[in-house]
Amino acid sequence: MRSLEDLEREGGETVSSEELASRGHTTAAQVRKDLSHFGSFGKRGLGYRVEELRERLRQILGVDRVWRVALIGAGRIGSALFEYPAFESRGYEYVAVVDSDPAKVGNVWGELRIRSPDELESLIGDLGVELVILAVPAHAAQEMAERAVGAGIKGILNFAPIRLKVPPDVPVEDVNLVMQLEALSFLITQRGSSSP
Amino acid sequence: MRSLEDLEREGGETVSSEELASRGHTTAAQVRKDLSHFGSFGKRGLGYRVEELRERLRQILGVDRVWRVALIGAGRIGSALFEYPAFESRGYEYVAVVDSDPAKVGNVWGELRIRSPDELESLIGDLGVELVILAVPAHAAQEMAERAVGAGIKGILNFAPIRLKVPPDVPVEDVNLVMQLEALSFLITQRGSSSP
DNA sequence: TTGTGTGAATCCCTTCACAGCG
DNA sequence: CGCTGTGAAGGGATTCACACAA
Repeated sequence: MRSLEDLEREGGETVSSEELASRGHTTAAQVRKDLSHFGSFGKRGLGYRVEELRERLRQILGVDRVWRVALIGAGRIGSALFEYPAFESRGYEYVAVVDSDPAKVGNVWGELRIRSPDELESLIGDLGVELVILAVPAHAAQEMAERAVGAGIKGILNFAPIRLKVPPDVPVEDVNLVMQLEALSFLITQRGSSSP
Repeated sequence: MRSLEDLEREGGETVSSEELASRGHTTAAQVRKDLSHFGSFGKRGLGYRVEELRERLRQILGVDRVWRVALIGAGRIGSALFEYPAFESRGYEYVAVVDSDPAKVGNVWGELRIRSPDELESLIGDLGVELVILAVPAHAAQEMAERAVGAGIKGILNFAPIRLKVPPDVPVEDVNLVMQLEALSFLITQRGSSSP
């Protein structure tokens, strides 16, 4: 099978659903079904043109543009995220960092100065923030979320271990590390004792 | 509705599936169905005894004991995780930290000294490590995972943005931040253009 | 009467299988 | 012939609805 790098080079080449499936730990039927939801741009007998597929996927995933994101919370998790290289390379650009700690406000991260939460709404409005990454303690998360939504953001990546209450038209992705660890514990525990 | 704190105090009290549902963003039927998989310990006309329910859940989730975890990767994400207070309070105990950077090996984090990856297998064996948190770059993740599995760990919480290949009896929970951001972008993008 | 436990109905996602296009 | 696109089948999870226990 060709490597990812090979595919990158072969702009005019094609990939089969079979080949895509083996990359993504899924099945060929699954790949075809998924892609068919967004139109039919494969060639029968050939597969999918790599170049076209890539472009379509970029559109479908919404990564064919730069998303402007505000990081709320400049603690440990916030700083790890800010340095996380994969975000920038995938088209997510931090345009603001906010923290409630007065000792942090004014510090410079990269090209940004950490701002006070007081400024949240104006930052979102002025900078055209679309996505918010919430990396604050649980007790502060709901308020920040509501204010961000009120200011017009379109989605939230939530690291706080609570279920945010936001209008249904604002998607929230929860990154609940404790729940994921507990899911692991559950799977491991269940494995041994399969009879109730 | 009662607050979580109220419930904590009311050891002899009961909760209905209705009440649990509204807390967990789910439905009453769902709660009952889920719980029924593990036996029937609710009282008809009353609900679930809070004390008993808590105990059962602890058993079911496997959090009625301390899990010994090794942190592989002491970079930004690793350090954020190491300090993440929720893990310790939920019964996860770091017993080893490993990093391949010679400048970090020997540094002391909390009560632990950062170890070289060379020692991975012996650490896992000697310390009875059950869970591994993988917070290393993508290119190192597969090797570390295989070695950890070979040394007998039971589950992996994976922060590397790749699909790990491990035996099917070793559960892996992926924390793929890029994918979660892309899921958000996808949802937002789809919202506007619902007709293909 | 209240609220569980659970079959039955429903929904959604995955897999199968194959007609038909290139 | 090879491989897509898609109807049909299958399966797991969610929802409904109600008998019945406390």
